[in-house]
Amino acid sequence: MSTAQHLRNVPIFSDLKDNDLNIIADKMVSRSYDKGKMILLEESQGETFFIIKSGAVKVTRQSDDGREVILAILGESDFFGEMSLLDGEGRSANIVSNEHSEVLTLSRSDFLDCLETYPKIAIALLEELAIRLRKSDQHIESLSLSDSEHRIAITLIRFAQELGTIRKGVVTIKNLPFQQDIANMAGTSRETVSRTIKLLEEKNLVKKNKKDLIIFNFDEFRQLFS
Amino acid sequence: MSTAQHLRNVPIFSDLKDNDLNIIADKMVSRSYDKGKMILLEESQGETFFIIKSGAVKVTRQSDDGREVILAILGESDFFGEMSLLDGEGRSANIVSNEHSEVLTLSRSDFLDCLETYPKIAIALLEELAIRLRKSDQHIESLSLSDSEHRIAITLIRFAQELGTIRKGVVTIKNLPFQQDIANMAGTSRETVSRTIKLLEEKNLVKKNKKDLIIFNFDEFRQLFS
DNA sequence: TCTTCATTGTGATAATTATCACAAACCTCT
DNA sequence: AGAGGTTTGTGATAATTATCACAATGAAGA
Repeated sequence: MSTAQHLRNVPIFSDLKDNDLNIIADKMVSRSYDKGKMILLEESQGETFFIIKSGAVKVTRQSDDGREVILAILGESDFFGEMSLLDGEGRSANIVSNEHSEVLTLSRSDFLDCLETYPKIAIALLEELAIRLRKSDQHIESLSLSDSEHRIAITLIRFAQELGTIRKGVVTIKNLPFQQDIANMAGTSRETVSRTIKLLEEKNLVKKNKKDLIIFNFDEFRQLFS
Repeated sequence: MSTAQHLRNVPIFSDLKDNDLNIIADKMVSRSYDKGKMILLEESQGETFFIIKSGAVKVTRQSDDGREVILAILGESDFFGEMSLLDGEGRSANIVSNEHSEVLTLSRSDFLDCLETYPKIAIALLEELAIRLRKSDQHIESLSLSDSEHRIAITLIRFAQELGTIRKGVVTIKNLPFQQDIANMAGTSRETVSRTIKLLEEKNLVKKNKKDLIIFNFDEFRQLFS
């Protein structure tokens, strides 16, 4: 697939004409990262905008003692790196390749030019940031008000929405992330994740199948926990 | 002060020429709310953009059983309401007037017109949302990784940055919010806030003075807790 | 298949923090 | 100044969850 065709799938570019898309595509450079490679380091200067062509990345923040929170897991057609381009501050999060990933990059100045030249992109980007802010707010609410069972369930819902496939109300999450990652998103410990998933199985709400997780009744599940 | 003069202080409008500012100012309507009044209700449709002329508001989310998280406290020249205008979803948070407040409002269509007509506004707004997203990320990190003492200290730092005055490294926060509000921001209980502030006083890091809080050495304090 | 390393499961225990129940202190209004 | 309502302080206790320490299971390569 050509770069321009990839861009067509990215919400913030989808409004553009083919011609404009090609102009932008020409400015982009492709890079690839093996699993586990650090793509962006916290505290470093942010000078690049990234779009995920294939693969997935983890957005994390780390405390001094090495514990990490996972803020999000991004996949195909998602983008990142825009924050420090926009507000000029340094990076606020680390980005790690979660599997082998191909990304497209755009330099700071090309990115900012785009925004000036195509107001539609700026508006679409605003929309995307609003969605992210909304998710963050929900995340903060759940961390503040819910117990670990709810937080973990909500994290599973997030995965279901991003990685899952629905079939008659039954969601299957293929390749559920490690318990440690789930714990780092839910703000709890790995052991608690293990125990809680067992609990959810005993309540007949979910079923584990090797690396997959099945949520029997997604609507009910959401109702219960969010 | 005229409406246009108020707008001049709002970051997202500060790039505009007087002329354009006046055009926008003409479209704005002023409203005022007494302390404790609900300005926006969660779940309602979002059709208005708000700028705070004077006063302060609380941005909150509530759980079914009535407990609330405070996501932010906004003051003069801050704005809100943009999220559902941008992504078309319903409100995700409640806004309550925290003291008597005067606001300027802009309708959905006027707001969106502004973005189309003045790309600079869109870009400035992107910058602001990026800053908010960054703060949210920090908030999530602190809720996930820190104990209650750290979370409370970090909340005090937020207040210091938004409501405090610095004088030779000594920050004074006038009119510290109620402990209950601090607890709702820090994701802890009111009693824990009480005990923790006492602890910080015993460590000679802060001093309470009626409704004010003094942080003796702001740099050190930040170093210790963030 | 066997070995090895990574991931998950589980009990026991400790630590943290919420909750409850008041008392004390502080405002605000008459 | 006193009354009544709010906000804060504090002890005792309960609940939740982290942590530690292994065992069990699973995955991937030799």
